Amino acid sequence: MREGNDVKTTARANQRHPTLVDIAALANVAPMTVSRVINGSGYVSLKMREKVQRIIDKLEYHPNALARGLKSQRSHVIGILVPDILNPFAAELAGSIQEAMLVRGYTAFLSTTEQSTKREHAALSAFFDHRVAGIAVATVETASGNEALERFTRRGMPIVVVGRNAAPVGIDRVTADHWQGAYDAVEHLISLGHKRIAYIGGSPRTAGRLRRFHGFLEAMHAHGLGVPEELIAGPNHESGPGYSKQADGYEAMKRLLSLPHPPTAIFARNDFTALGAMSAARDSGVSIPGDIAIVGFDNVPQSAFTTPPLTTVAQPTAQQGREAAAMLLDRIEGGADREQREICLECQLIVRGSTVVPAVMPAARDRGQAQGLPATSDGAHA
Amino acid sequence: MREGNDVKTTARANQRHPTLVDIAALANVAPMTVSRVINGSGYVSLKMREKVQRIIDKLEYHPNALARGLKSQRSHVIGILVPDILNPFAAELAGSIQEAMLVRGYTAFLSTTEQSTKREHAALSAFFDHRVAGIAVATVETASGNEALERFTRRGMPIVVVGRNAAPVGIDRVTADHWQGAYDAVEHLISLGHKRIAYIGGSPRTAGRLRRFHGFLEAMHAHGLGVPEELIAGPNHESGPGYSKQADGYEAMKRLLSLPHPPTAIFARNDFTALGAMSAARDSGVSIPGDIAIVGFDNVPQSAFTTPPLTTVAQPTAQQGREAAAMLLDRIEGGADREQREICLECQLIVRGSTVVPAVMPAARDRGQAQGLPATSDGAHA
DNA sequence: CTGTTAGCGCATTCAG
DNA sequence: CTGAATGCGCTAACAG
Repeated sequence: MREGNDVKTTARANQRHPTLVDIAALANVAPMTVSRVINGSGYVSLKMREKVQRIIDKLEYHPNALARGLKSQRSHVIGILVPDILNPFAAELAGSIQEAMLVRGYTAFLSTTEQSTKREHAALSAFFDHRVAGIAVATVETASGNEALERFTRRGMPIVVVGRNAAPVGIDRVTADHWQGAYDAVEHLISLGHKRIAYIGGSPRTAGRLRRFHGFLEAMHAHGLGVPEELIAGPNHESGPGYSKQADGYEAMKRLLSLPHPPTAIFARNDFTALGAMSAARDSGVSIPGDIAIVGFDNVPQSAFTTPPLTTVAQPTAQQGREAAAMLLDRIEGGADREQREICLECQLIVRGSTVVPAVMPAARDRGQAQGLPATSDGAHA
Repeated sequence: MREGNDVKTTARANQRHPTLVDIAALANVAPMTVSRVINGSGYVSLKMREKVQRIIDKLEYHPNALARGLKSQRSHVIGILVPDILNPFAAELAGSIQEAMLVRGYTAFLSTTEQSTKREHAALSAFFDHRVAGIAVATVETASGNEALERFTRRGMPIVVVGRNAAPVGIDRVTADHWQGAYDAVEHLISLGHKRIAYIGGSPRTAGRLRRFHGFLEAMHAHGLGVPEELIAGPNHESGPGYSKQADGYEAMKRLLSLPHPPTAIFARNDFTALGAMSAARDSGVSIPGDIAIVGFDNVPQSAFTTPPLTTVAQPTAQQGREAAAMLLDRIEGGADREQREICLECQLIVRGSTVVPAVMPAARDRGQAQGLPATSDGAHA
């Protein structure tokens, strides 16, 4: 009888994936013992443990996570949903969440929406269907997205949203104070004597959705400065839910510079928009910061390497990721129905050469880590 | 008896995830019928189908992918492994693979190695343990990585590697001809009269691993030009397996410019390195392309927006993704043990202002789609 | 310390 | 066209 088993299971194992039962048969133990060895749970004698482990190694046995998850009703995978993988904020955020979860024994699977609500729905459903332990969502708010998030939350799925103005009911949220960051940036420009400051990255109609735009507006008002509509420049309808790119910044800047009474400073919605604006300025023979000052937002790696380096607002991206991971873990491992939690971190203005001419040697000094270069890689595949 | 069932299952459904059995009980049909409705397989009368579907919708039933996969021994998820989410090549590649798989009914989960072999191993194992239908790998070659790939391949896991010089035995591969791209770029520089051309992005010791470096070298030799060691500039030991960033390009360029007999042209290992080199040149008061010409590699979005715009080599990233997806699908849906397949696509030189001064109006003209701007987004989160 | 029993949620197979 | 039985691979809960 033992013979029969051995022969049969050995044959099977050679064909495809060996199972826990195969291991057990080869080791002449019960499947449960093998399970204990794998999970390091319960008591197994050292001798037996080694014997089993040897067979596991030899067969290159990989536990079937599907079966495990089905039986145990939990998984050690979390899902991360980001809008766009090319987005440095999303990239760094995902990296830090992944990092934080990894040390707690969780794997992270990433999915992107590519600015499509249909894909967003598909991605969230895929996570849910696979019964991930939790989901971190860094996409821009949409009605259908929120609906799905609330539905999953009702089903007990731990979820945290990052970078949003508001979270659906019952969902944890972590964000940074873009309003304050924008306010600081604009005050910086005003302190330099600028009065006519333009916003690039949205139309008067669309810009209002961003807190950083409100920070811009309110800083202007607080100093008695107005913002005529002609100084709000950018694409009228957004490409997908919430983006602005270099080309948008380029176009917007060109338009602003052709104004009878152009602005003396620019507050750009993000660094890419700002970079596009810088290109446009140089192509038009307008000097930075001499003729026009520019401030960006996000502190992307290349912002430190433009000429001149770009003044920008840095948000604590990695920290947001860590906080999000902590909230998620907290819900996963216990507090499924604790109160909703929210956290808002501070942004920091990073002054570089696009607003002020440094006293001496702009170059080297502005590129140090201390000056706020993001910690993540900006390398390219090679 | 029917009563009892209804009550019991309804209660369960309200608590957590409703199951197929719950639906069946509510619809007074066999579980199998519900399964048929969900999968659209087999014959179910229209009336019954509608009745069941109504209950599915009402309970917001989501089939458990774990159970499905366990039973059916296959999954509709593929894994994509990339080195670094901030890497534009990886980002665009992942997007196009995802896109191609989506229309064929597969979901893609992404994982990153963050330049750690340990993480690479963990990510691959996670994919394997979850019995994904296939894996696309775009990481740089490592011994331990290859070992894992071969092991999984032996187990029947469909795998395709992208962007590598060579694939482990039995594994499909898609890549672009970096050698030719580099060769073309260098010939372009030589045709402009340059003879003293430097390579930035690696040391004499490390550069040899890249095909683009060999393309550089051989183009030089083919034209009777030598490459002294002092003209190969870059970090000596790489940060992680295979990267080079703006800071590296900056440092390397500074060093080259301080040479007694500096080069008149630069071939940079990738665009980020090239951008760093451009910054260094400008900080040193060296004009581009007047004093020194620069060529990059990869055609990242911002390369079109530098001043001057960067001449670079574009690889057909999206197409590589589509080819990779096609190979993967082919193996998944049938040819598990067909012959190993390899495909190599062509690169294309994109000439911009960092090597030649355009005849008229550099700006607008160099930014059109026709000039090779990548199709993917370069937007930033906002 | 080890083994036995039972079943997670679903789809394949075979009967009606 | 519909249903019943069976088991995917694993582990919780109990025995020994």
